[in-house]
Amino acid sequence: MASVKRIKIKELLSSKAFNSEVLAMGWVRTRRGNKNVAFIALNDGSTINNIQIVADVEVFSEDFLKDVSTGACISVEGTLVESPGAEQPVEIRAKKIEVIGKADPTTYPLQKKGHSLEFLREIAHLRPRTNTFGAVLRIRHSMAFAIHKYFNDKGFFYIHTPIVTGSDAEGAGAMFRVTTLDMENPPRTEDGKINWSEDFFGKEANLTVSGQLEGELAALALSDIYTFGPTFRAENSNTPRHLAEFWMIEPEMAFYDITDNMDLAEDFLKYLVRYALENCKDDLEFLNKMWDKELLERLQFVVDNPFVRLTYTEGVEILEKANQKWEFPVSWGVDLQSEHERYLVEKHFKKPVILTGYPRNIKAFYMKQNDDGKTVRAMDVLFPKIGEIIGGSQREEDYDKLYSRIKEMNIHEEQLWWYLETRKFGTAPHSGFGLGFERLLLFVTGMGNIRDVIPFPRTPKNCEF
RNA sequence: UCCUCUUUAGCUCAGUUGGUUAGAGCACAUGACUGUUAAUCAUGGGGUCCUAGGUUCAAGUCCUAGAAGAGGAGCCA
Repeated sequence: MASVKRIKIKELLSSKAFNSEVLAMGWVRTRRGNKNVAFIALNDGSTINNIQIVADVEVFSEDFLKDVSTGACISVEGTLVESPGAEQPVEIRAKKIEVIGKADPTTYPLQKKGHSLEFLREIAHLRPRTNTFGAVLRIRHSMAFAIHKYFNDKGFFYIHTPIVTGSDAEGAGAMFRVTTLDMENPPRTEDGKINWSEDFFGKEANLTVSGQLEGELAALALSDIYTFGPTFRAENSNTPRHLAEFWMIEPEMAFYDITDNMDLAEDFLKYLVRYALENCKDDLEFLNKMWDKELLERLQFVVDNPFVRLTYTEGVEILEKANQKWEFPVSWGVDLQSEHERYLVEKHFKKPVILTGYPRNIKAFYMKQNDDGKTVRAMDVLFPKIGEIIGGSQREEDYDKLYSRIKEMNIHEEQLWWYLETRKFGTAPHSGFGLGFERLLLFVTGMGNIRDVIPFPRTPKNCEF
């Protein structure tokens, strides 16, 4: 197509190769100008910044330039020059412009002026072309990359745990069923129930709600592992912090106790935030300016300050003494409500908090029981604005204690025989936690709604795109 | 799922006590302008007032039901 090789706009903007011939391709953000000259702001997603294309009307007729409208895809060949304008270092003096894909201005939904996030959600197929979603998606990539880099550098192994699961044992919430049966006319057993033994897997199957149990199996062989994959919850949750399909990171480490686990969680989160500050500067500055004026300050604060660590019991004491009216009263043994968590994080300590030592009755069966017989070695990392960002624990490695807990809680032990066997054969103390990837992104981007930090959100009554 | 709020032009919103032809900004179209910075200026077109009932001489406005969206809560990551 062209004699020159296409260069991405991010590279062009920092180039010093003035007067060289370049080729750029991208989507038009705005066009403005007068009878003599037109200015085109071009973006290809490589950076939030646009490159300015200068087109003389002598060379490009006004009629031709009509097709170079907001949203159109064009390629531009021209000379890279220093820009006389103050807003950009370089610009391209166009010699040849080709309209690759028109965008009819009367029907193209995106305008150069800002749109509400609610409206953009309705056009999720086009919203990556906006500054905000370009920034969010680049940051999302950077965080995913940093997660793999962090664990790889520490000698952790990435384990792919199954997405389709035959057990609902973890009890982490309602599940999506996976089936190939004809739902109009399913096979029945003699007593009229659906005969799942005729289904694809010969038993009931669901989408995973957590890779943790399988992650533990791997940790009890490879020492340090992590998972990073999609997770599905069929809860009817309608909040800015929940998705039906989200991504979760679950490290699991042999020979880690709860303190090692907290140390890792804190170091991990700080590493990720620092990585964002160092590698996503342009995008973060845009989000700071546009949506959340305290974003950069808050990110820096998290990197610079140690997290507060306290026990559930200490937390409850603080809440009981607080001069505060609670919608849900606090006393030892109740699960903390978000008003309580927010008080501790946002009012009392004003920094991230790690809570440990929860009552055993409000936590999952696999958590390690303390000697007091009342509490378990759970930990929740609570962040300002978004609440629980990490939930984890030291795991119960003692077969008898684990087994009796499973019995107490009426969990189907026959679905967990493989999990129990790891405690029977060469058991070891181990710990792990789960980090909600989109919750992390809420914090790092400062966005207010989790549906705006994933490209195509799945929520109750919404599976478009 | 519960509570509260919202739904009027392509987008963001105003619309008085129920009263005649429902407005603004932006976008879009047309024109003007010798380097613009979400350019500017002038002119213009553009409406299922979310849906279905109801009250009334008269409903964008009041009532009932429903739908969709948002915020808070619960569940959790």
